[in-house]
Amino acid sequence: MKLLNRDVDYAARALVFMARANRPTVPVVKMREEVGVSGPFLRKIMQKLQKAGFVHSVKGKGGGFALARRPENIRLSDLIGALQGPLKFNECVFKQKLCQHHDACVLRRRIAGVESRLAAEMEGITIRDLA
Amino acid sequence: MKLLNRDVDYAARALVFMARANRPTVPVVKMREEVGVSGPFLRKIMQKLQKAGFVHSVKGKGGGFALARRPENIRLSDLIGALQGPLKFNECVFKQKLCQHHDACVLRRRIAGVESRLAAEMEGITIRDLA
DNA sequence: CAAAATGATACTGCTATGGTATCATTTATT
DNA sequence: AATAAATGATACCATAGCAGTATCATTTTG
Repeated sequence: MKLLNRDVDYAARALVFMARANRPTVPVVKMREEVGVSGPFLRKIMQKLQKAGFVHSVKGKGGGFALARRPENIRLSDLIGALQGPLKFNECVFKQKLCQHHDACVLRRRIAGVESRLAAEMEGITIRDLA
Repeated sequence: MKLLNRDVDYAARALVFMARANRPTVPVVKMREEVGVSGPFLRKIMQKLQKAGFVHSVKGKGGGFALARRPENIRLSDLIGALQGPLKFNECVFKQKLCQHHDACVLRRRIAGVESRLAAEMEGITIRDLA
């Protein structure tokens, strides 16, 4: 069980890089080496970030990407939501007949609690914290 | 990101069933309906549980499976470890050059903290809690 | 010997992940 | 106007893990 997939991982690196770079825009070629990923793959991730509103893009020579929000307003939970999908709550373990003998779905409630606390932790980490 | 996979899910159901059943052994055919899974698949899971020491098995007619530990000594984290693999800590996001400009790998530490707290939550849930 | 049970293992289908490749479009520079 | 530098949009692919089925061997009871 990985908490972060590659997209989120690389996106975090790139956003930190952009947060540090004091430039209006940063092109992918300037980031890909330090981020440690191929240009085309990073571009695909950046395009997702653009569509999700984390960055805006400038096409053409001299263009690139720039943060569309301040680093402290980009939370890890946001990146996960945009690039990795929502936390999927496990289906009830006790959907079956077992439930008839039991007041509530204990495991479901326990796991739901765990997941909400996990989500809260992810919300507490921002790009600013990492930069 | 699912916290529990199917194996863990079904295993939890089966172990709860066994904890409630006051019998020396429980055969798969007696469990599969309430667990909500096919016999062969549940058998495969039970075999894993047997190898991992959660249950012991009795072959032959009248046989089946029995808990090898008390329910309060079977933790969700144990099941995850046996059926789903260990929590894989994400590789350092800042393995690359970025680290040269930074004292420590902040994201790595943050995620490691999150994961250890997650593991602790899983350790706090036992079959007894669910039964 | 037959029936009931697990042990072991091989196989399959699907989906998500982690990419690569290609072509189109926009913009700055000369 | 031509060229180079950049993103936009898509299509494609390879691998691994997940979920599940199928089969045969072995053990035990009656």
